[in-house]
Amino acid sequence: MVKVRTIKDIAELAGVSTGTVSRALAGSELISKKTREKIQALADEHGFRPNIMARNLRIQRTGAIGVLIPLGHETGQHISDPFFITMLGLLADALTEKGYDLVLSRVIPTDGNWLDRFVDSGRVDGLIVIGQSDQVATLDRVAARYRPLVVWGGYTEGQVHCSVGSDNRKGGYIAAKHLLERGCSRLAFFGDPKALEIGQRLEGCRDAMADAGLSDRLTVLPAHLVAEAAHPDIARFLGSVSERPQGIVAASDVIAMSALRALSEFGLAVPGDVHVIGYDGLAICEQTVPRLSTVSQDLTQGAHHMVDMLLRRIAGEDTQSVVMEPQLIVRMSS
Amino acid sequence: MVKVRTIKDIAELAGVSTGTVSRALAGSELISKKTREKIQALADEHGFRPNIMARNLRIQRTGAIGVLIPLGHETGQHISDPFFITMLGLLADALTEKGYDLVLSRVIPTDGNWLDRFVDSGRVDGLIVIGQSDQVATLDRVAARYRPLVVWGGYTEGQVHCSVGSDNRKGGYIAAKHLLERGCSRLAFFGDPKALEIGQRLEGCRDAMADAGLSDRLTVLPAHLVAEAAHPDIARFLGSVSERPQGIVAASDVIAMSALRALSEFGLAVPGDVHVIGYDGLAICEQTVPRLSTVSQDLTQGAHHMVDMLLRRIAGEDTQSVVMEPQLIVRMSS
DNA sequence: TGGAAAAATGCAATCGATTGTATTTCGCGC
DNA sequence: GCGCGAAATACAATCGATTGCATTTTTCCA
Repeated sequence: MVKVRTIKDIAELAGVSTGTVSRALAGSELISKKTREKIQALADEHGFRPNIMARNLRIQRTGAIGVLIPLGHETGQHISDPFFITMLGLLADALTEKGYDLVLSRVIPTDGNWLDRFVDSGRVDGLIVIGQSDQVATLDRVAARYRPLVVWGGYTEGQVHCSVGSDNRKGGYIAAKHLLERGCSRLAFFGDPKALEIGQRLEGCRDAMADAGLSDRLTVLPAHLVAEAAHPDIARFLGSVSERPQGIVAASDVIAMSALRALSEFGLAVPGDVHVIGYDGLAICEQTVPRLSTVSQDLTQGAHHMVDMLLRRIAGEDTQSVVMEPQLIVRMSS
Repeated sequence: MVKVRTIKDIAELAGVSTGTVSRALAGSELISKKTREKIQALADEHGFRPNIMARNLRIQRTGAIGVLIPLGHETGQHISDPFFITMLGLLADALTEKGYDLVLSRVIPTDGNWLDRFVDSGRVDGLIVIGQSDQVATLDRVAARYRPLVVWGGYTEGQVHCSVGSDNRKGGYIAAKHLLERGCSRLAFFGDPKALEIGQRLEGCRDAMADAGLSDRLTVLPAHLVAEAAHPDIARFLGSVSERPQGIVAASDVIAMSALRALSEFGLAVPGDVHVIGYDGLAICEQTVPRLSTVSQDLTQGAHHMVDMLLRRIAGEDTQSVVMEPQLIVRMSS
């Protein structure tokens, strides 16, 4: 059997021109049904697939979307973070559904050009960035010149880049308020506010404390986002602090999990001695002992929003940032 | 300022031919140092990046590696599984280091052609498949005709496809033996042996039981791999079984975590009433209460092996499957 | 059956870079 | 100043598919 690699081979076999083959395989109505079917039969008889690179060059699109994970404000952070993974899986599904490939790239922003490099590489038709980290300025600058860019994260007044995320301030507020209602009056916030979203969550906590007249009763521990790195931070904190907090608002579920473990090591009962609440609403919250209360963001909906908006932006439309409602989920830890 | 998009634009600006520009940017010695530097200066003054699609078409490579996750033996399984995520992150790092992009694709094998489709799409220079699931036959068939394919998973005598993984049988053996040494004589194995690796782990357990003369004391629960799905399986099992196992060998850390929770809900102490050991050695084991004993596979090394071997295969070399040593890590749960 | 409109197909330019070969330029010795 | 070899650069084919336009074939009606 002849090797069939190109459209030209098919054309010869069918005794037609390459143009006809191209149109036939694309299912164009310009080609008579008879030849169209003949060519299609020939194509899958030989397992022929048109060369994607040639196609991409000609039609000027790659069929791929880049997903970037900037690990800005802390170098140790790993892509293995359950939050990223969850989001990544959802994006993979949503993009596949729309016929796009997902090109994954982990980025450690060493200079201000990490994003430009990817944009200009021409490898992808659009870009989704997961998390703003401390790179808001870079994101805004690039967004000003590159349309097909959507970011997961917080929204700030006047922000240039298009973002999808939950109302972090409100989420933080809800979390703190919940713990206050549980009778806590001294709270600690675990998380590094240098990252935009986390900063907003902290602000929300502060608002709640202020509303309760307890503004001076909130301690902030800029714990790492990574579980392995957060644990020692937390242990040190619990060991050194004079007045133990009665409630802990963790900036993420992963940090909350580390907190649970550290508390258990200090012989403190949850929620007996200390109330704990996480943030994100990951599936893993259900697997902790005790099961973790959390402020949930609808990641599935978020992923769909991002893909949707990105495709619209690729098509030239303009889109507004989306801020979703966070939701309090009370389980056993608070 | 003129828009500079193509090599031709640069050529005009520099007053040379496109060929010269191409060579200059590639740093070819054929071009005089003077023009070379002039052109390079011009290029980054205008932020010029050669079009990747054109380049790919011409040199016949994509610069991308596909990473596939077949979710064969259970449809509910999610890409959000911590094991996949960990592996994915490691692969992303290793591939980036070698200058390759990572194209992620989640696959639910509905027919025997899922792998062929990807291979023939021409989107990537090589393929890494994470986990054999129950698709060994498909993998072998494709491997016979497509060289640049490396698979994470178990190794079986006579296997056609090139795999990297740990000695699952040995790992299962170690796990069961450890629990036997802890004084357990009734064991349960949690995991669905339809997946090759898990089947091998179960065999190892059986070996250990046989060596101890306790062959009839092992119960198998084909629990789901996903945490959310495994938990009800396990709860049902614990509720229905007449003689409670004294030790549980979980086929993965995620299953072990579900087991920990279920046990705690049944009021059983770990390791007091029941000893538990997981498999994989994920970072998340450190975060459970109590911290989880496990049989660890060196995923970092595994990822590097896979990338290494894949590149050698792309280069035309042949490579043998790799079977790594599993390692027992004893923490608090056993 | 002639002929115009419609349908089907062929032709050739194009996407943007790479690269083998042809051509020009330069340096240098006589 | 000429000629020669080497160095530098230009030319043009090529990768494989898509697509506007030209051309051929078919259809159908008078």
